[in-house]
Amino acid sequence: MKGGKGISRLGYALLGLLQQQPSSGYELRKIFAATSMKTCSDSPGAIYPALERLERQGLVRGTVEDGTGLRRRRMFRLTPKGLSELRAWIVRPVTQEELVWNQQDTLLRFAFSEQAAGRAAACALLKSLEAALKAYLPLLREELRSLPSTTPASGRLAFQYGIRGYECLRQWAHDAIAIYQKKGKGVL
Amino acid sequence: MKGGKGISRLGYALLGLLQQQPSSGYELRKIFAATSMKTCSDSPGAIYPALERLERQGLVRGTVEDGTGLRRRRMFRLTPKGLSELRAWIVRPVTQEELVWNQQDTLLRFAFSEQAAGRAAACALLKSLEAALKAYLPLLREELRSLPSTTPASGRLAFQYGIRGYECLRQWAHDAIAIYQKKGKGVL
DNA sequence: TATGACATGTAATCTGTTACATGATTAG
DNA sequence: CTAATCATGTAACAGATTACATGTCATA
Repeated sequence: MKGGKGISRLGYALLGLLQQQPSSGYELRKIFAATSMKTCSDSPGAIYPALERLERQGLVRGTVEDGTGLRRRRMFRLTPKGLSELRAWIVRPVTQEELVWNQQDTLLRFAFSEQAAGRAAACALLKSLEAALKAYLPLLREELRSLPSTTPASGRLAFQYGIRGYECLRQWAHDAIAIYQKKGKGVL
Repeated sequence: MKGGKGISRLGYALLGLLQQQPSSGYELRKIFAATSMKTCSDSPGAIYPALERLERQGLVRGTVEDGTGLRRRRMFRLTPKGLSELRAWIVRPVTQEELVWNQQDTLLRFAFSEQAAGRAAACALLKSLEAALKAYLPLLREELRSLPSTTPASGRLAFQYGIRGYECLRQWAHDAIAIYQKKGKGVL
């Protein structure tokens, strides 16, 4: 029971992919295996049980499909409840907690945001991310300053990278917002 | 059995902290709780069992200490075997696998590298990281180019952030190497 | 007929999360 | 006396990893 209602990152990733198109467990595995930006594992021992959990929760529905002649395969589809669960996850504001522990979730949410919840939601998520970073970065800088003087150089440098990474994320969010706003004007 | 020999990230973090100074479980928890750059949880349900595992493996030794009058507390110390295990972990070359799945480990290894394995090891680790990134980044850029045209803008942007993050890491590694080499000359 | 891709699953094990339990000491 | 802090632990559960098991179909 990590995210809000007992759905793991993998669970949400599956919901997101199924929102894009109905797929079999095998196809979903292939997607995770093929992409370099891996946030989740492609192991059957993770995916099939995760799909079962989602089905028990009524978020996806699997229908057996055995006309093709191959071994029977189950195509999974998002249910309306699954879609609203996915949307609720996407539109959650970005918290400092998430920045520290689950940054990957934020990016995954954003990746699905446009298709599953629309451009406005995508843009709102970016703004929420930017705001969270704006509040968090000063705290990190302060913590760097007050690091004990005994801290070895490598420890200090590692901390500095942490800060740089968040700055990079902030810059990206800023650029992405600009893109959305420009595009928004053009398209509307 | 994730890292080489059945030690989790938390396990290595504990070894690294104990190398800096012998501590009780409670003190270790406080360190995890206080630092904003959290890579590990500070929950007792994670730390005490992890310390027990390390003790069973002969990597740390806990000695009860109850002169202070408070409830007895166990001070943990790194054993020679623990130190060599820590060093072996630190000097492992950075692989593409690690870049994708366990970036945090790389940074954690580096944070401990100087105290536990010396400046030369710290510098070698940075160079290994730089080399891994140099090989990996072109693959990511290629993958971005060949993303299906149906990919929504938010998916594309999320992927771009992934690349930016690695570029940032590379820049940081580059700068850090420069610092080590300058300092090396001054101190030697 | 043997291999490899397709396709789904299970079991053992490990680790972490959450929540609770215990108990001593100090400050108010 | 009560609350907070110090300090250690346990038990239930969730989720992932690894390795294995099963079975179909195409092709070489």
